[in-house]
Amino acid sequence: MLRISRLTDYGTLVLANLSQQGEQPTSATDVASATGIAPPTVSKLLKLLAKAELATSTRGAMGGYSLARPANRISAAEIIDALEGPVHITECSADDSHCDFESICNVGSAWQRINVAIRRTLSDISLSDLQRTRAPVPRFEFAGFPVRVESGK
Amino acid sequence: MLRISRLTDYGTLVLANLSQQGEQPTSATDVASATGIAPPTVSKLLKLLAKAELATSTRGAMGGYSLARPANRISAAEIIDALEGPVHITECSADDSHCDFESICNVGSAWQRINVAIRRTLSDISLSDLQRTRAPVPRFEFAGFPVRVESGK
DNA sequence: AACAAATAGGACTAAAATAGTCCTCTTTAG
DNA sequence: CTAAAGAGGACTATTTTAGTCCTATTTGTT
Repeated sequence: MLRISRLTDYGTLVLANLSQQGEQPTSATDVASATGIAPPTVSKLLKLLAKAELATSTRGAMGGYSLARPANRISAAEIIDALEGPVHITECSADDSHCDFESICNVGSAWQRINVAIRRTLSDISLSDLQRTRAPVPRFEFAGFPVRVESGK
Repeated sequence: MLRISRLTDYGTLVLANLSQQGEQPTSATDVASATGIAPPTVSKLLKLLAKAELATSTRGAMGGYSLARPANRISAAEIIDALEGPVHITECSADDSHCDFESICNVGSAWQRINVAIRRTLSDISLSDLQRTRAPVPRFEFAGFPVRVESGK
């Protein structure tokens, strides 16, 4: 369904919450009560986010989590990667995959290109953008054919 | 994982095959042997595609399926809708959903906007584009902020 | 040193979505 | 009349996703 999983949605909420807390570490429990997400789930999310280096953790009493970087330097793509693994829009865009009909299948690679394009866009959207309640609708644009590929960026 | 399901991938293959056959109806069995996809699966796909009016069916002996429209007038978004239902990037972008933390949740709507944007782009990509083996990478562009917000729609 | 508040890591269960198959009914060309 | 097709839906199995819990480790506080 081309959907973001619920955990990713929650994870974004969690990160947004950390972002509001500023520098000092916030415990998983506190994030849970602030967001209304079940504590064990928040804990799981924060572990994943910490492993992906989007959040830093401080162990021990008075410990907790905080953002590893300012919110405008955390991208939507990174959040998805952290919580769902790398984006594979179809099976056969996975590295090691292969099927017996590659000679026939002239379609597979198209979804892969779309995958790449979506992913690239998601890299340009930051956590701050996601937090901005009244941010405008982003404009994804399908440029068609005479496309310049990644000029400066 | 933001992925297209395998059935959608197969479905695209199936449509591409119909497109190659031209006007005359092709049976599900024939499509199955041409693509290498299991016959019952092809049959299921074609039923769904017919119901969504992307393919037309002819019943009875010598019947089969053919494209309802030229390949350049069938969009990637329509294919996904036909095979996976409407795109909901998160739970709460579904119409009837609601959660108890809407007051806190300032993030949900952002994923929804991204959803809308991706969807709009997918509407501009046609089956012909998907078939074009050497088509360039489409360019999804995040326009950032001074974006016009859904003027007409 | 002891204790309590935290995270780390992983095992485990439950629920839901996805994939795939099969059966019966209807339509239609020959 | 028969055989080749699609229509429709029931059903099963598999995989993913969500969510919980347990044990070990770290560290500030008294």
